[in-house]
Amino acid sequence: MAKISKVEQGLFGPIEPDKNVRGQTVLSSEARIVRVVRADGGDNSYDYAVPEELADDLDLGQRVQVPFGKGNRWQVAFCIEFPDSSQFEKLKYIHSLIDDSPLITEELLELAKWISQYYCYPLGLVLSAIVPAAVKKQAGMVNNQYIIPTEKLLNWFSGDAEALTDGETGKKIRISAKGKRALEYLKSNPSENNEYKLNQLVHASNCSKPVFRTLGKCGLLEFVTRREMPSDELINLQEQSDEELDELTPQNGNYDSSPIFDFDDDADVEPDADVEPDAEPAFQLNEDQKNAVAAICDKIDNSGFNAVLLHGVTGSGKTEVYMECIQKVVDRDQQAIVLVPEIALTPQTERRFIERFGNVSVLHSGMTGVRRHQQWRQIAEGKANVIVGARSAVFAPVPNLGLIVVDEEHEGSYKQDQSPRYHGRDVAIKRAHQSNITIILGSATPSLETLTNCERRNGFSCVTLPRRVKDLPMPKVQIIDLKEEFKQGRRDNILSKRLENELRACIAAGKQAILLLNRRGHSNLLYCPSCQYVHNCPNCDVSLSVHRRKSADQVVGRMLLCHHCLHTTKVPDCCPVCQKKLITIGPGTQYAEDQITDQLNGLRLQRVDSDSMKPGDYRQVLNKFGKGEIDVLLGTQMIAKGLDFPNVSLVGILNADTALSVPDYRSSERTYQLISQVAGRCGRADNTGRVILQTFLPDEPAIAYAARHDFNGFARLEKQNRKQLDMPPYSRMARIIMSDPLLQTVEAEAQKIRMILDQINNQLQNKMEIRGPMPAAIARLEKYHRFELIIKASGPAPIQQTLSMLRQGAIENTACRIVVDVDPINMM
DNA sequence: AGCACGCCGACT
DNA sequence: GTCGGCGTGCTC
Repeated sequence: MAKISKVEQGLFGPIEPDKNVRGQTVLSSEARIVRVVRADGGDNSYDYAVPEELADDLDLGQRVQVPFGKGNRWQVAFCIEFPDSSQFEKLKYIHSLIDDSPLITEELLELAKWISQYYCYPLGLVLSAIVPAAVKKQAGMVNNQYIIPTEKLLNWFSGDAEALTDGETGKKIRISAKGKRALEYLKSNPSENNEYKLNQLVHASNCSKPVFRTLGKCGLLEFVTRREMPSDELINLQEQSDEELDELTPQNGNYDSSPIFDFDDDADVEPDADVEPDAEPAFQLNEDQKNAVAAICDKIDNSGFNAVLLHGVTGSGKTEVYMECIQKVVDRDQQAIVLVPEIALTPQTERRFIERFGNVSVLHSGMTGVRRHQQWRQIAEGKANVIVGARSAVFAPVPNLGLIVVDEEHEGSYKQDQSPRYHGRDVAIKRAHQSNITIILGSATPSLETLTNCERRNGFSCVTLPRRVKDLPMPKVQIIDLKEEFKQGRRDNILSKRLENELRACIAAGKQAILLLNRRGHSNLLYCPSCQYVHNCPNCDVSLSVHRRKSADQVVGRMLLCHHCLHTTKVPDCCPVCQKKLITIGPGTQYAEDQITDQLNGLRLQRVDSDSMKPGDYRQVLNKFGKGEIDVLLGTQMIAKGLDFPNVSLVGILNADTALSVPDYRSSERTYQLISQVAGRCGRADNTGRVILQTFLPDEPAIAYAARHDFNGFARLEKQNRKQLDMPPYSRMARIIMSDPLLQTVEAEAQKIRMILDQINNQLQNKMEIRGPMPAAIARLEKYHRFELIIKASGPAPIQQTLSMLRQGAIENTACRIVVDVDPINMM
């Protein structure tokens, strides 16, 4: 194509700007203007002219294709604004719209702008991240052909014999025998909207496609093609056939929304029975719950932004409270979004919402692209009352949001660990704020951030559920000091004498148990007691974990595995330095599994961790556990959340200290949360619940308070600590992580960034504390050396300012990888 | 990705 | 002077 950079002179004056010529420009003063950001990043926005014929269909949040750069190559961009004027004299035209309706509502666009600002990440990339990939790809959309009988044909149907003449030549249209049969069929099967889906028609009329094509050429039928989402049934059929093909995972097909469990009185009902929402028996709320519902509904009625912390101990029935409140907004034809941590999104949770509300859209990680896309469209059309999902469900494009619920508000997994590094809870709070609605933050162990927000931020309040439902007591927690066990010669036992006895008694009584060991693999590291040698990863600055060899042929053996880069090697026979015998330190779930099944004969134990479970397997294991086919679940924190099995009467925490050794100012808080969570899994139906907590540090506050179920006591102490150390929530923090294969490069670049930060800090009256560059907690990861800088300030504003200045000035042209993490959760 | 612009050295 | 090499930065 000829490139035209200026308006060309024609024979009879200037040639009209042709919008169809790629890269043609127009004066901005004479054009309708749209501001866009590139979908593949960049901090700038660009102004383009909108061709007249696209003006009506173009909306904010729409994706468009634009000519970009000197070469006018195609770029995908999002429309973010319709400015009245542009600082640029000449503008290029937008080429076309990519989606027929915007992928992002105006509300979500505003939210994206905030995320871009707050988390220091280009708007175009934020928008790209908000829209699921399957939606952008239009996964599963098919081209459907329709035929529409023309006026002429309809006239003929109604008896006008003259209708079948060619308009131009006046000759009678000749129709083949097959064509007549097809017309006969159409005549005797009139359709409501005067259109037929071609494949259906071919099937029903027993006439082939070419027959209809010919009739189309005669002007009797009109053909239209539409890009559409197939019906639910078709998608189900498709997924079923996919599963049959997928021989490796024949069992994990429970991706539909059918409940797989039934724990009600009539537990014999077939698990896969009907999903239709039954007439749900009204929940019997207790006084506490009623009060909580009343208080929250009062906020909902007030309209306007309200954040309510629902602080309820484990087993206090928070979900019922959520549901009552959701009911209220659903009754007003509004939608509610419920965020849950990914691992807590069990079929049980799913089922409760589906039974209560019917039109529930559950977004879980195992969903196929097609399903995800379909759900997303249905949500956008307002067809789902309630959306339940993990972190990213906060971006559900509902038309009329009435309430957001963030369950387990304190959960660290709400923070995305890839860019944009947003916090699902905080984005949810922002969204509620923008939409002027109520948000419920539920937890048994609220984050210190939320607690302090309730103390000092406008619009925040707290409602408590201090008791368990049916007035059940909190399970009794017994602390076992592992130092004592060691003295008594049980050094190599993963179970203390006490826990072993309790476990035997529990199983003998026909009850079930949950054992938590928050460490994957066989053991943490391989160590030479003689020369202190530790086996480290060649790519990362961490020790290698010992794992059971994952082999199909069941050969018993071990390997060394890096949990970060997945590097594997053989376990050496002896120390490579001094040739002495090596020992393993820090037992993990695999070790525990071996030892416990050895010790307790015939015990039906299931290990649950990310090594033993594929996504679909977990659901099946929980199903079996619910049916009583498994006695003991032994696992990592996967099993600590959300499980509600009435027959569990014993919880064993094999090593409560694992999280405490992490060099992170939040490790104490995390330890309390984990203990409290898993302890809450037992004694949910009667008062037989018992928790055995094994630790080397029985006096550690997080452990001692957790054993007494004294959250307020722990929170008070931890708040004091944070205040003294000037750490969040009493300050705001951002982390800048820089990495490069070459140590010198990172060090030098990090020093440069430090200097720029110091300059910025100077301009901002030294409101910030800047630390580093220093080697990160994991100083080398996947062959990249890592350095970090930390910015701290009393509030978010200076950090915001600094980061945006840094981004403009330096981040883009830094010679090494650079990642900014605002409000970091994981300090590794 | 590709193109302009600018700085510097070699050569008419 | 002026031609061209390549490094740098911008794309409305």
